[in-house]
Amino acid sequence: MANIKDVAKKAGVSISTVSYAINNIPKVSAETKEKILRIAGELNYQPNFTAQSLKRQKTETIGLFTTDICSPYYLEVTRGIQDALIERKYDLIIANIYQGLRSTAYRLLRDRRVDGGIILGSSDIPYRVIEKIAQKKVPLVVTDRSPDEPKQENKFISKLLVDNFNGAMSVVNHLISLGYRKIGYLSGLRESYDNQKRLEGFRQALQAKKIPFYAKWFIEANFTENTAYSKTKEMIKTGDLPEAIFAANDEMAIGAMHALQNEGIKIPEEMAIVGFDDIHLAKLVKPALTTVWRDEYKMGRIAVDMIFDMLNEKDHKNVITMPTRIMVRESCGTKLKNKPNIL
Amino acid sequence: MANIKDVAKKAGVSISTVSYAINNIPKVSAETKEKILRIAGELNYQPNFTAQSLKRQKTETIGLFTTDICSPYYLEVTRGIQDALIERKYDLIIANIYQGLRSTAYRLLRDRRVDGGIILGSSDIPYRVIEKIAQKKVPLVVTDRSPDEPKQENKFISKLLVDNFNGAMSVVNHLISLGYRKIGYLSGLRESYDNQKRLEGFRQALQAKKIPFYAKWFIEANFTENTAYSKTKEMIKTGDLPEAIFAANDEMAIGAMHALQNEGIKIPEEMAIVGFDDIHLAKLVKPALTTVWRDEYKMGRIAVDMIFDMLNEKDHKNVITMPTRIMVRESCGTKLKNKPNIL
DNA sequence: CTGAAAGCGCTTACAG
DNA sequence: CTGAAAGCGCTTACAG
Repeated sequence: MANIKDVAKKAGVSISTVSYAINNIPKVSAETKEKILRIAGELNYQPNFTAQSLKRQKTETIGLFTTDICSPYYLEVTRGIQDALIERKYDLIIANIYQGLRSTAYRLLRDRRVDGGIILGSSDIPYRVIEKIAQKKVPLVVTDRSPDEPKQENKFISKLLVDNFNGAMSVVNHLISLGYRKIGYLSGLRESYDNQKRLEGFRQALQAKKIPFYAKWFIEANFTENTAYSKTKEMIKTGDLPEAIFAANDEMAIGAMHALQNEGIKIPEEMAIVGFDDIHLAKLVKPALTTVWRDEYKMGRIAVDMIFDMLNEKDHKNVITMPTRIMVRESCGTKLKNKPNIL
Repeated sequence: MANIKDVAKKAGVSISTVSYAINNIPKVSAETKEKILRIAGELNYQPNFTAQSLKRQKTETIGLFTTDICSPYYLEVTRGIQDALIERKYDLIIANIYQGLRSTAYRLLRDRRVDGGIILGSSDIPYRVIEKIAQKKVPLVVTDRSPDEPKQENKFISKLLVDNFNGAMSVVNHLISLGYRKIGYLSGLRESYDNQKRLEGFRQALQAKKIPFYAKWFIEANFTENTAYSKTKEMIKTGDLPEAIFAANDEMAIGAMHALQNEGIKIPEEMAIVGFDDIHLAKLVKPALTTVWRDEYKMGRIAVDMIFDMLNEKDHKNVITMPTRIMVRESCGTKLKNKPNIL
């Protein structure tokens, strides 16, 4: 591998001059530059990135971190991030942040191998870990975090949230308007801010209509399809079922749907289901899932803007909340000719 | 940010000694070491990774590269890679290889920011790009590439293939055994090795049974759901349909299913569909998709083994081909009480 | 057991 | 316009 010295030697100049030529710094005469560039080409020379970033103290790459890089979540967010980064000629790398301080993400951030990080679904990462990273002045955008944590704001942490409360309200209200009264809640991770707010929206919608909240149909799960599947199976075994279920995310809604369908329970005829997130799968499953949408692609772009605002130490919003919209499809029973059995 | 000098100064030793202590090199007395470690802790010192890798000439991270990081493909491959890498205490980062020499992946590889790369679905990357990378002695594992390219093997390129031919044969034979005779082929990217071999298997299966290959039902697409959807719509408009379709991958099979179902054509009653890959979605769609499975998780682990074999310059297999298995579900009509309409 | 020094491959302020 | 030199933050062969 040719390095800057090889080029300098062959061109008969100093390494400084090579560096200036390569980096287009207008100090070098046209002919010298041309010669250097030609020789660099011949030698297939590429500046060593590691050495450059050691010197420049930046990498021009942004990290996208999730707890499970294999999860089908947030595809559109990723796409938005990617497009925004390409425009700025920055690189995007994705890594795992599972297990906090032992994760690749943490090492990438700690070692400044990225100039900034976007952490999707950070609920299982203690805030002190987030802060420890931000200490290094590597800007971070996090989702699924309370906007009130911590008390004093940190210049290197921005929060990108979703209007969980109103999203949940709207979809549960829709269920109520269809006539459902016995509604279960399929819960995500207890520590998740998103989950907490969705639960609040759920309870608020019930309360406003004086509909009881049934603790027996509060099913505790963790946002995954598998756990939702088995927890729903357990519920089915009790023989005591609600008329509808609001799942705190689509993956769980789909897990529950399969559990019910496996047991011969028809959706939406015998049980309505709604979710949250509007993942790609939501429109593909049968029946298509009624859920809550937000503009993920835009979220991705906003996340990148937030990173660069912090990088440039511009004044900026520290917290942005995305609005939501209900997507009515089939799983809620809205399109049934004979309205839900409970009517 | 504390660096090695800060620690050395505060501990009253040289930076060499700090380095030895931190890296557990048994040259330092127990008490000196303890003191250094304590002070490093107090100062929250972390060795600078960039500097380390500049010196050590390795990064202990492996890159996983795909054309579309937002694609739901290969989730299990990713999981296999990740698990294998965790065992070896290596980091995994994912990046885009879209647009060859302009991609993040290429820069990561060129700059040796990763010690090795796994390229999934490399069919649209010219071989010279692959070789250019391999020149740098960064080992590469590629999929979806002809084993015969190039003539002489490269010590830093290994190929991980799938037995496309037999996989396609088996699923098309299954269609034939159910009585279908007019079978269409929904094609992936023409340049894709996987696609070529699947097409060969398809043709071979027909030929063996003296069943004609209908050029009019050869639908050219590109492995994506969207294109398959619109191409299938076009075919439907002609009013001249086959009895069954073999899609070169599951995403396209699903795209075609939706196009057909949207037009009121029942699957499998009026048209059978089979795919290839057995992605997660395949069992979730209705009807569940009959397809061809291979052990993706194992592929991921094998890919990592191949990387390390090259890294350690061990003797090893240059090409590994994964066996396949047919997964019979519902979309092929095998479970119909009244067998397909053509019988 | 400890340290001074070279070097990894660059960038850049400074001098000429 | 060009170059010598310092320095980014480490590791490691060598000397003591």
